[in-house]
Amino acid sequence: MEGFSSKFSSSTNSGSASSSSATNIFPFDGDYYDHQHHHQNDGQLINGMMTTMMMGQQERLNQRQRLHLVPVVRSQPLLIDDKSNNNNDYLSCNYNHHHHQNDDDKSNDGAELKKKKKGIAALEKKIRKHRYAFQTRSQVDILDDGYRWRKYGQKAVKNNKFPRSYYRCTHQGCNVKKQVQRLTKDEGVVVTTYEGIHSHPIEKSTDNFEHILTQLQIYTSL
DNA sequence: CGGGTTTGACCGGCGC
DNA sequence: GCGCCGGTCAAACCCG
Ligand SMILES: [Zn+2]
Repeated sequence: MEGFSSKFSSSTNSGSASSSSATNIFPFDGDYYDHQHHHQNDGQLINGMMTTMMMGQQERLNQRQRLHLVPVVRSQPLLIDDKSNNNNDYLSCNYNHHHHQNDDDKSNDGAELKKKKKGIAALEKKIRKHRYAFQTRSQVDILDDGYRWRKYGQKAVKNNKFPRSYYRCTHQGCNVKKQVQRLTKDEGVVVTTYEGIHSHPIEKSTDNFEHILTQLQIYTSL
């Protein structure tokens, strides 16, 4: 996966024409995240997630340049670092296996099951993965990143005008989550935060450039 | 019926 | 403890 970071940074030059932060081109433009300073597992994590959106990125850049379209995306993807960095070693652990409850599990009252679930949740919390956020200027909240998501919650967050939505990847056994919320400060911007690594390939192609464009606010000038 | 969303309840962590 | 807050569950609901 070493091709990833280089490929990614290679798109830097095409973008940063101006220093104005508001006119960064497309997500993932410019510096992203220094892989060197992080655990290798983190790199994989990123790749696992980012390939979803990075597929055909260069292609799209070229295409955009041809079209002279400039999607306005304020996007310095943020690494939301967890305080417990020393747990990185566990990131590669595979917790995606199904928790098949054995048939011999006769203590089958809901309480037991719930307890079990709690334990697992606690465990997974302990080894919480890094999260990565992207800011995208867009009218629609749900940006198609090629994976299928099921919404499992929505919450009003303090000091925020807009609610935050919680999604989980619907693929069986895949535990990736994401949160989506619109900024109070600039309600044209949607922040998407990913957590975890997909245990499966992407479900559908993301190289539909037209479709991506429809989700973004764009300038047709220049 | 099989998948998704909605939405209030619930829960654990944290600061006081 | 207690109350707040963010995150999750799950029953109800919706829809092709
Ligand atoms: Zn997934």
